[in-house]
Amino acid sequence: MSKRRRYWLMKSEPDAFSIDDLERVGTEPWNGVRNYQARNFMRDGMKIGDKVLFYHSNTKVPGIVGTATVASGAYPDETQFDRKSDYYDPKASREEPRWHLVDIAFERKLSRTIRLEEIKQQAERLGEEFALIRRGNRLSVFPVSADQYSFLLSLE
DNA sequence: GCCAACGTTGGC
DNA sequence: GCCAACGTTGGC
Repeated sequence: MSKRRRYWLMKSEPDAFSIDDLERVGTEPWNGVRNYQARNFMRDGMKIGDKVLFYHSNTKVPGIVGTATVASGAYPDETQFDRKSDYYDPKASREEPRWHLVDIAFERKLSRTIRLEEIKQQAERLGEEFALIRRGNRLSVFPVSADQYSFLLSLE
């Protein structure tokens, strides 16, 4: 198992939870992910200290707005057990939780938004398979390479 | 608000 | 196991 730090991109709708919200609270359990691929990345791939690009989706100017770090190992998402939560999952139980998450800690806000529009223009540099610009891009958590991470931040 | 893309569900 | 129906994501 490599101890090398990994890099990720995580999307959030700013109306629900923005980079400013993360700055205010400092650390946040990344709850509500209900996609198996995204869950697997959190549960199986993330390690404390990994770096995260924080992306605002479903908003006027979608793009990367800040950075964060992984602040915990994976553990069950409490909201799956809460009947009153939007994220309640009747098929999950304490004995067999379905959904796991990690805590995400604020690192910094970017001086400006690196807009999806500009990121698309860098398709050749990033690689056509880069998940953010691939057709039908819907995954909310996915890995980026160290090179993609530093390149994207260099656009700031 | 629209709608394409795509993941999930459930009948068969 | 197939696949139509349905729900959600997310850019525009």
